[in-house]
This record gives sequence, structure tokens and C-alpha cells, in this order.
Amino acid sequence: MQRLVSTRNFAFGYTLESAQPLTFYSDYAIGGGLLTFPYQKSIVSLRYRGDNKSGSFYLERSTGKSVFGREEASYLFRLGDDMERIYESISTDAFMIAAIEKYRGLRLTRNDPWVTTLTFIISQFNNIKRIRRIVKLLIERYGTDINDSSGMPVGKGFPDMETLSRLSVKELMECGTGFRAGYIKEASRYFTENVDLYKLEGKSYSMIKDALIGARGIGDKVADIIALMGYGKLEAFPIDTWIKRTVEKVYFNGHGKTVKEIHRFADERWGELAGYAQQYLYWHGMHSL
DNA sequence: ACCCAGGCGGGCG
DNA sequence: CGCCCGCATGGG
Repeated sequence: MQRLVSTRNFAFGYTLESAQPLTFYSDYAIGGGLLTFPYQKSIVSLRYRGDNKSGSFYLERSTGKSVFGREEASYLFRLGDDMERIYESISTDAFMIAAIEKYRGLRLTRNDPWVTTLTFIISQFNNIKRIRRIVKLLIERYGTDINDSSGMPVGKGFPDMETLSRLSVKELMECGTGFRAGYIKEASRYFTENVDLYKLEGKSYSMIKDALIGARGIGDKVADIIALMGYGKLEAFPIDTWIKRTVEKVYFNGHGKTVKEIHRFADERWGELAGYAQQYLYWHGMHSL
């Protein structure tokens, strides 16, 4: 078993469970430190040995045609981020300090833009367990085939957007997508025919967000989370029901605030690292308030 | 039975 | 703009 990379300030369990794309489509056993997921044209199994302070990733198995090594692991889990510097910067108050204390090592992940787009269109007005179920059904039924070097099938990857755009709403609903079926179909077509998600890489946060919101089924929150987790824009601050609830309660004495006001508040308070602050607020707020 | 879930689109004032 | 409503579905 090949050792890929060592970690510091990395919490395997929190990172995988905290409702990021990997939560929705990978199989993980927190205790055993095992993680299996489709990666491009391969199925990859990683083993994590260590605790929330330090550890190492090992490549247990990789079957298929894509390479997954040290560089990919480091990129996926943002192991290059200087967490001490980030913690220092976002430790603005007692609630944030408590969140960091409790969930130290929770990382944002980097994800494919299309994977992030699809999973978070599905996430709306939904819960984590059901999101997992829907995503896995889509992969199972409409995912791209992944074969080993001799052509033997080893699993399924993410369904590509052309495939989904050609499905009927009925077929999409039979995967449990509910009222989101139309959104999936139309957004798939939009990103196939009108806007190339992969040409947005490297553009500014606001350009990316505007381009994403042009698609049906993507609003302010989903666009922000795609910018954050699919394009690595750390200044993005996705505002879902939990974040709204938490920010109002912790910072405004429970008084209602508009999404616009919360965006301004987060930008002034956490600026370029608002996305990291958001992930800690979300996870700590959801479990403690 | 009832309530809710990492929201969005549409209609209204 | 801000506010309100309906939306499919499965789990608690």
C-alpha cells in the first residue's frame, strides 16, 4: 500500500461527513479510515491513518485509467492550506473559536465543477441522507462506465451532463429527484449547450457566480457553494437555512436578517476566507443550536 | 399523522 | 427589491 502524503490539521471524519460532495457520492468508514470514490476514469480507495492532528493518506487501490497520487490527494483535500493562518484569521469571536476548537482539522475539499453542480442542485430543500440516495441512484443507472486496463468493468463514474440532458423528466424522477428533475434536465442542457463549466475555472468569483445563476435550478446559495467547493473560491459564503439561523442567533440576537445583509456581514468579517468560516459555522451551528 | 430537509421559481405588493 | 407560497420524497 503506497503512502501518498502526510497531513497536519486534517480531520478525516469531519471533512467527509460535513455535507461536501464527497459526503454524497463516496463510501467511507470513518473508524477504519477507508474512503472509496469514483475519480475521473478510476475507482479509488484511500486509507487514512492518524488522528485529527496528523496522519497519512495511503493508496489502497486504484482501478481504471486515471492517475491518483500524492498531488491529487493533496489537491482534493486542500492539504496545502495553512490552517493555522486560516484559524487565526477567522477566529473573530467566541462562537468561531469554539467551532474551530471542536472541529479542528475540518477541511474544505476541491471538487469537479460538474459534480459539485449536480450534487448541490439535488441538495436543495433536501436532507443529507436522501441526497446520498439520489446521487448514488443516478451514478448506478446513468453513470459513465469505468473499466480497468483490460476492459473489465470496475464501476461507475458520474453521469455526464449530455447524458442527463437527454433523459426524460420521468426517468430522472424515478431516481428520486422529485421536483428537482426538471432543474437537472434543464441545467444539464444549459451547461452542455450554453456555458462551459470548465472554461469558468480561473475566472473571478463574481463572474463564476453570475454564470452559474444563469442556469435554471441554481440560485444564490447553490451558486455560492459551487464557487466554493467546485472552483475553490474561498471568499464565497453560501447561505443556507442553517447558516442563516446560526448567524442571526449568534451575531444578531436572533433578529431576522436578509440574505443580502448576511452576505455583507460575512464579507466584512471574514473577507477572503469567508468560505472556511462558513463551513465551521454550518457544522458547529447545526450540531449545537 | 406530522414535520422537516445545505432552495428555487414565480407571483405579488 | 422583500415577502410568501408550492414543490416531491423519505426519514424521524
